[in-house]
Amino acid sequence: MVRYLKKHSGGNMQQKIVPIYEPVKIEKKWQKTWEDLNQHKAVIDPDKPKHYALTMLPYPSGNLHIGHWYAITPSDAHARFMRMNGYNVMFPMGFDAFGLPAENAAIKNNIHPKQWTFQNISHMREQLKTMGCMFDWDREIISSEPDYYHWTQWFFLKLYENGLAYQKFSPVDWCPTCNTTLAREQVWGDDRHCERCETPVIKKDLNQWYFRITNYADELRSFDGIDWPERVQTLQNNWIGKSFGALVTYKTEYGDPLEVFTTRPDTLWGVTFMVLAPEHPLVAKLTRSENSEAVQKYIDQAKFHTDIQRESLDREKTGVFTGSYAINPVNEERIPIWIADYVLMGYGTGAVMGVPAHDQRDFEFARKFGLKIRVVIQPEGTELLDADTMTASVPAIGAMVNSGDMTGTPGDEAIDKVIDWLEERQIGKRTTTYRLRDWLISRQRYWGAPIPIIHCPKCGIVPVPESELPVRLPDDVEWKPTGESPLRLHPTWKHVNCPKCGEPAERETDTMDTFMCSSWYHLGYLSPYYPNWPFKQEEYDYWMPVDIYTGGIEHATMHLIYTRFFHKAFRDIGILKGNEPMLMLRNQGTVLGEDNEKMSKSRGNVVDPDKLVNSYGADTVRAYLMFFARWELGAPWNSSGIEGSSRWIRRIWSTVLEPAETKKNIDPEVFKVLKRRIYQTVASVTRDFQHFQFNTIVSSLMEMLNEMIKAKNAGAYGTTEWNEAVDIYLRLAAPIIPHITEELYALLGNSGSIHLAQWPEMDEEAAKEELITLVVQINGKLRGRLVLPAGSSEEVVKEEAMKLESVSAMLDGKEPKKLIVVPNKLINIVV
RNA sequence: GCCGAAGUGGCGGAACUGGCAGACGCGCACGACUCAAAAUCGUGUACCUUGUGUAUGUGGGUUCGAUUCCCACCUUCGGCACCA
Repeated sequence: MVRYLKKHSGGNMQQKIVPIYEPVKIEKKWQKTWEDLNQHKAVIDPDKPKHYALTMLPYPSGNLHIGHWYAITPSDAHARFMRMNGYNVMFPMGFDAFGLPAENAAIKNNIHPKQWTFQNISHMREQLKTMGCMFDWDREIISSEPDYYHWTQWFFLKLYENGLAYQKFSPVDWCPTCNTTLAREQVWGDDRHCERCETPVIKKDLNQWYFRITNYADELRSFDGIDWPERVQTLQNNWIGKSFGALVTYKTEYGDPLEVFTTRPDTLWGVTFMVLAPEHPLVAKLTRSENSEAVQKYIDQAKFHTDIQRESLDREKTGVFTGSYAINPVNEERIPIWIADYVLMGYGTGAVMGVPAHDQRDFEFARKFGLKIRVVIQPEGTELLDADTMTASVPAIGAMVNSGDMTGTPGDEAIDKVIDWLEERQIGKRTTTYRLRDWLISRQRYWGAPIPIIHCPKCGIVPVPESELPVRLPDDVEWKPTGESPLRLHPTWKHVNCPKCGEPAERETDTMDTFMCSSWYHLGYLSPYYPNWPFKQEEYDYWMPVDIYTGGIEHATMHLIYTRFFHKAFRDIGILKGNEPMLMLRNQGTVLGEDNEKMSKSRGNVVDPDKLVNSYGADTVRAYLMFFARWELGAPWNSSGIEGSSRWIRRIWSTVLEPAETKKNIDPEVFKVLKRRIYQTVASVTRDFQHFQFNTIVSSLMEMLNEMIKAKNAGAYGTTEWNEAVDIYLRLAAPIIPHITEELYALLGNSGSIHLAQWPEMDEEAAKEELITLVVQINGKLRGRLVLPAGSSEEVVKEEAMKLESVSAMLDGKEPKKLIVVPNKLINIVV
């Protein structure tokens, strides 16, 4: 029911009644209508170009916050824009529903994680609906549904079959609060804390499952054919960390050959010692009996060190001599082998050649333990280096000295030449090393997809047969204060018979990292819970790849790298096509609290979207979020700023609906300007949508409304020209503010939804300005303006400019040196 | 230390390919309406020493002309870091 409150009388017109703008009512009505009409259902249509718009799915934490709105509603506006431009658009939504907070809630509030999760989902689904987005709810997926994690487990088995999943016993990062291991990507900051709870991690020796993401290190560095922000590319490339260099083999006196990786083979003649990581497998063999006590003590200490985390950043170098020696293959020199914890087992070969003159870490180590220093590089323009007096290493590239046959090789070719030299003699080879480690996916938690593996005392690791998937989580579990996984403690769940030999065996009790679930959810939307395969092939062939993916940049080195790895691996396994899952990526920034700080309950600076929607309506919240900052940067919230968007929307309402007197003899210029401005707006709004510049879309629409009000005041209301402008205006605004535009579209007598209408076509002719204001500069400074017909020739511009009083006064009889004319823009007179 | 992003009025921001710096909005001031207030509408709003004036973090450079291109530096934010 519409309440008619405002009465209007314009001049001699009859009294008219105008409905009042009640956003909440209108929005509810249209959301229901769209749902009833199935307007957002995405169905394969071979006659239309497809557009798969994807936004990162939320974790069902319990409540939607303003950040969700900021991420999702502009993505929706863009999807709507694409639909009006003739694309068959799919814009799905779902829930990343496994994960630790559900378990923490279980422990704290004695509620089952499943119940907690599904309660939150039903609440958040309703909150999401208030956004008025074009979600196709028929495609919703929830990653904790057995029919979903069935396929998460199936993907695991495929990786295992293809040698891309393996189990390894080694020291791993353990979060003592979350009681689970973490992937390297989830350990952040100087103090190496848990990404989720910020507790510093400790090291534990555990048998864990890994995915061979390192097989794809090189390919992941390439972003060919996809349009992803430079920023994300840089973050991923830093994370992967490619280094070029050489692998050099040293002989040892009492053991096996020792391989080292170096990016500076040109310094090989400056090697005066060798350092191994404490965990290096050759340590035991190389340690001489008279040194073994000291070495053992050092190793124990090193372990203790990592456990209490590495304290300070300027750690003093520590180390111990093994008693044995290696032979430098380039000059047959005998060099001592040391052990030190500044060498990491996880990178390169876990052994490093010490070049104190040209590496700062080696320099500090050599000075501390009185090891030899030898200069072998002399960079151009620096003083002659002297090993005895130098106070720091000189890592710069430079000509080689004291290097046998290679002495004199210039710096710019030294590395390459030395590697050739090593390869000829078969003592080393060209190599690339990556910082990226394999992805640790085991979690010692209950609320995740169980790893579908059975450990048999006879057969070893046996994968669960595909026909037995999904391996379901048991519901009857309890949490012990020890923090141990309830799966491990469950009395019966883990006991099964080996699928191979039939003898009693045990299930793997670890579950998978939730990033495994989100690595393929874009495929889950194609055909939710389809029982025969992870997706229906025809859906895949039509919709994939994702055309536009939007979400936060915080996932740059986690989800966004995992999902690319996942796609490439399954391309090679033969399940997916193409090299990349998502063609275009755009990241939104962060909405901060009004105090310019990160929003948090403890700070009390949290903005509640539900409250805003209730008082302003979803359209205003959407418009303000798109207007108030550059989307990719974000900004602090400003609660008085939203008033501006609210005013704009209410003014659209009154400008369109409140009648005004139509003048008989309107200046035809009014219509010309109105038409020109509306088509200029078509141009700028279209362009800005293509570039994800939502803030300028809204500001051009605000400007256009101001123009329309001018035309209305000049008497244009109700004319054909006016109605045309209103029609175009509503269609331009529809993706941003879908409810009010739909309501006005209907009130103006249109049938059908504005969102299924065509995007306004551009009329270049109408948009052209007839008169142009040219800027007249003298020596680059503004000195006057000229109004001339568009396209005036250079001669005319020059002539007219010279006639200007301000110009002649400035010239004072002098002849201009030069005249620069930029057509339709300016003339610069150089004196 | 390395890599990246950003620095423009009181505030958020705009300026498309090197061409009128400050669009649009907030805030503020004044006015209209009102008994009054709110809402709404209208006008104004970079700065100063008021002029051939200054101004886009600072200092240089290229150019007829620079927020935009180049060099050096400063600040803030983010990532990486004993990675050989």
